[in-house]
Amino acid sequence: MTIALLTPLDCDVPARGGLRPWRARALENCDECPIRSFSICSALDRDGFGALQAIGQEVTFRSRALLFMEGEPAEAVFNVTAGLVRLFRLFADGRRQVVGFALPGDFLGLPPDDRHMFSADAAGLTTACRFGRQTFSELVAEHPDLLRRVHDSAVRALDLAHDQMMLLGHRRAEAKIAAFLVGLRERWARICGSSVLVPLPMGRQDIGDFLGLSIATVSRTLTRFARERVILIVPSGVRILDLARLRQVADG
Amino acid sequence: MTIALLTPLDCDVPARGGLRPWRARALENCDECPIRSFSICSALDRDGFGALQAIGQEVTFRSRALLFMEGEPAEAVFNVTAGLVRLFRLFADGRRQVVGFALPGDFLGLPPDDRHMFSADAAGLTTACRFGRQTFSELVAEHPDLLRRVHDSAVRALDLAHDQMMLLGHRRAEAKIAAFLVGLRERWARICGSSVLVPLPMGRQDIGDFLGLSIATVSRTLTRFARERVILIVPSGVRILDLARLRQVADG
DNA sequence: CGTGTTCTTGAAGCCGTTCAATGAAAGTGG
DNA sequence: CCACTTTCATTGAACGGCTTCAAGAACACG
Repeated sequence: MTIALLTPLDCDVPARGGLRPWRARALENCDECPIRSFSICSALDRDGFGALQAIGQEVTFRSRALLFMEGEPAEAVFNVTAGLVRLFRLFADGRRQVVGFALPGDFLGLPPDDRHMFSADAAGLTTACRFGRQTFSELVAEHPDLLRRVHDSAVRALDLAHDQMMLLGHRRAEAKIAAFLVGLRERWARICGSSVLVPLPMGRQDIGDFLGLSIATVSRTLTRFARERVILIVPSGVRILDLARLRQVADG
Repeated sequence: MTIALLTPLDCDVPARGGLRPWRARALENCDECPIRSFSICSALDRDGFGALQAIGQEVTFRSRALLFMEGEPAEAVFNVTAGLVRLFRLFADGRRQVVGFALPGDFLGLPPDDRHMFSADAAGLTTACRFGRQTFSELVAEHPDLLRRVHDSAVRALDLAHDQMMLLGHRRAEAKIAAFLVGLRERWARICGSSVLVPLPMGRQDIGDFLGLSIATVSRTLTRFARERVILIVPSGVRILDLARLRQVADG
């Protein structure tokens, strides 16, 4: 079995509706996407890799398939290798707060008290590398560097969460959307190389639940950006026409 | 030298203006506050403690004194032992987003890239245990459990950040304030034992910057809660009169 | 082709902000 | 100890951005 973490990243984020004519354009920069450099695996030496191969398992998730649920015992950790994962919490009244999106290379799991602290499901076809928690812990015991890497991953997530808190607390709708697009573009760029095409496998509702906006406002704001020629709305994504302007609005 | 981490926690959070007649009441449950149980030090065996004693240093901060600044090289890590620390980021236009408050027992520092990811300053008289980064790293190398503890601390911070995102994104002002008070009460309770008196060493502006509200709304909402006999506003804090009701408002 | 879901767009209403004035408390220097 | 200054908290009035409600359009899927 090939370990997903070692294979080149498949950046082909599928459109919600399946293949489309313009899809080839969206993926122009994604031919070569070595994931190893930013995955936790690079902390492992050759022996570590061998151990990882023995316990890692490539799994595929269809759209909306749950990786795990909040409160559930954490029996495994994941390293996303392709697609996009929604991380969210549910309110008592059924509404959601999307706390983040996990892109290829991102690490999920390993809560301190063995219970997942949020739910995660796939937004579109997604693959991940799954590690049994017990065996992963044993591997960590043998490779202290790995824990440091996982910790760094958590701190980076905390940093992103802080960015998000700045957005949620003190920005108006247009700045939220603009910052969201710019930020997502940069995250994709780190994976697939820089591109003005930003895939949005998640729906408008997801974006709204992430930014603390109603779906109406998300749609309206995107439409206005498109009218002002800042972006171009394409199926399952946007093409950024005026990045400088978008940054300006985001910092606004 | 006495190591602050080993001494009983002084829960005497000073009022911004110094001593006051009602202060004794506010601290009724704080006579005995052993901090060791929830500090990172409990991960260390006796030898580890010895090492910690050699490198730890008790430091005191006056109100508004900076522990460190965002972007600054991280030369030390801190374990708060008394008082309260504001964690914040600055916008380009000078406004702040308070990303959290560190209470006694909380761990600060150890970013992945050796640069602080937010600023931290004292809200009122605060003491902390300071560790040089280099020596702390060496200690971590000798005590793998310690890193796991630090990691857990980061994950807990991430969890709090997610809670905060839920508040910021999908709650109205009264729910934000109510949840803030309930949450802070529980954090104090873990330190000082349960009490209906919630010290608020930070100012209204800090609370507003934390919850994404204007200072006017913070003040108005607190006043309304007081009018409705849910809380009682006392200098540098509030006394919770109807906790059940407060929880109800917090949950929406 | 029909059905269900997602996205767009309009209109009305409300919550929170902004601006501004007043009041209260703390810090300072005489 | 008192007057002055500064900072912080409270409260009012008006404005505005976002939500809610609702209807229609576009799209996916059987």
